[in-house]
Amino acid sequence: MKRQSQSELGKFRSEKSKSGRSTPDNNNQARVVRCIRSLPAGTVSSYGAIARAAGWPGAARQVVRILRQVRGLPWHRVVGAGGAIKLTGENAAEQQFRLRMEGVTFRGARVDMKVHEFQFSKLKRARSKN
DNA sequence: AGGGTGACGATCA
DNA sequence: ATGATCGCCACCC
Repeated sequence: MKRQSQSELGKFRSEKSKSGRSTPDNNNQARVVRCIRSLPAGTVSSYGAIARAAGWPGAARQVVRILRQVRGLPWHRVVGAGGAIKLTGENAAEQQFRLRMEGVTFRGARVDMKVHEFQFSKLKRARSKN
C-alpha cells in the first residue's frame, strides 16, 4: 500500500525537478542542514523525516551523504526509521553513548521514538487556510 | 552512457 | 526479529 506512496513521490519529484530545478540540490542541502541543526539535545529524527521536513521527500540517502560531509552537525541525533541505529560497530556504540548522554532512552536497540522523536512543525500541511 | 554504492525506507516471506 | 526485494537519490567511476 504505502509502496505506492514511494512511486508517487517519485513522480511528483521528477516532474517538479524538471520544471523547478534551478538550483541542483544546494538549496535542499541547505534546508536539510538547517533541519538537522534544529534538533534539540535529547531529541532525534530519522533520515527520512529530515528529508521530508526539508521539503525533499524520498531523499533519506542524501541526508546521509550530507550528514557525512558537513562537519559540526549533531549527527548522532539522526537515526533510522523507528529509532534504529544504522551505524555499525564502534560508530553505533558512540552514537548510542552520545544519545544516552543527552538523556535519550531506548527500547531494546531502538531509540524510544514515542518519547524523543522531534516533531518538525507540520504547518505546511496544517495551514490549509492560513 | 551504464553500472555500482550507501549511516535509507517500506513490504513481505 | 531477520533477510530479501524494490524504490529512490545523487555521486563516482
